[in-house]
Amino acid sequence: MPVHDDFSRAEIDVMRRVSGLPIDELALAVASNLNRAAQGFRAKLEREVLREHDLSFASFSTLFIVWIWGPIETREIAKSQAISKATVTSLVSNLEKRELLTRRGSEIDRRLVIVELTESGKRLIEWVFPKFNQGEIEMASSLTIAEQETLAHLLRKVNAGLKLEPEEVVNV
Amino acid sequence: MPVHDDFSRAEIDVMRRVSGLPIDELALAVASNLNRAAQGFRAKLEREVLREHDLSFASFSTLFIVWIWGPIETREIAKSQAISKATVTSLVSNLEKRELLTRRGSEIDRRLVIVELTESGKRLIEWVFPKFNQGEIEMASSLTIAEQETLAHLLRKVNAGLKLEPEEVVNV
DNA sequence: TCTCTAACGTTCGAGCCTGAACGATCAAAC
DNA sequence: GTTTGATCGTTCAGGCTCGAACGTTAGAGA
Repeated sequence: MPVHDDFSRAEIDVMRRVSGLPIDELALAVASNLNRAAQGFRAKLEREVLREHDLSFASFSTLFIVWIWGPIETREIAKSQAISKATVTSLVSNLEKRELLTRRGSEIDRRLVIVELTESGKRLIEWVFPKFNQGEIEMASSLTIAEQETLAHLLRKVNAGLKLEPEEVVNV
Repeated sequence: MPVHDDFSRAEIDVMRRVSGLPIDELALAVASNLNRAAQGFRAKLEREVLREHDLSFASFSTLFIVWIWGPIETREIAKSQAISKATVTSLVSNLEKRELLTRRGSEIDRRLVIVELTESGKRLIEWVFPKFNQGEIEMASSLTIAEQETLAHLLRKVNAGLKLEPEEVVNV
């Protein structure tokens, strides 16, 4: 059913090179196209939408998360983005300097830091996000609606699998 | 045909928050799951395969490209990875320090720099790549073979669409 | 009370990543 | 020949990214 005649020149070269080795070429194709798509999407959005607002993909994403989940703890930002707490500290510090969000200690648990949008941060994300979404629409527009639903579904399955934690990954 | 009851908690929260805005939620779902998958895959591979060889995802990819395309120009590495020439300079410099590859000026066009693996670089990539591929297999193992083929196919379509637009890099 | 342990966010060093500016080089036009 | 314009790789400043080490805080147990 799927069409298989759309390999890029690059993929073909790679397959020729590794053809002597015991390599799973389908898994290789999934992984490399996944990375290429994510990288391409990220670059496109940074260039066409975010740059004019002095936002990187990471700082936009941080703003977005804080917008969605209102006052939120640093550790939750890190978890939701699958990035380290150290990175969140850096991102939040920069956004705080620009007065797009605020940081305050929790009164209940004084180890925690609560992050919240400022009015100007809220205005910015509500202005930029629809334009960001327009970029998402363009990226997805290479596919039909049914294909977009299939792609989202398959990626969710991959993500659910990746979530599995340190429990000894037995591989026999 | 596709199943739609697998939204994550995070996705549901996001949709509730943006439900008042004119947002294409399907495109949003595709984009966010794409980024999550790529980020998760990258983190998994760095942690489980690359770290023990002191390789980052980017430096592994560089080594891989040079392995596939033999002696190759800096600009070709940049293009194939969709990263800037400045980044390639940095990556190649670090790998050169570790004597995994060499750099030499082209004799035909003296603006160009030719990059090539050393013997030890060749040994390393040929040792690491099969283990890397094993990680790719694990990532893909959440899906059936047919699903993997569909996913690769859909991602190729997305990538073909993103390819548009060579460059309008205006340098004064 | 007084430890012990675990979790939090921060700092640090180092690598990745970019656009802009730069010198070197090439090719084409004159 | 000489000029002009494009392209190459490098450098720089600044942001993103991580793991490790650190001080602080909370909670459980003696």
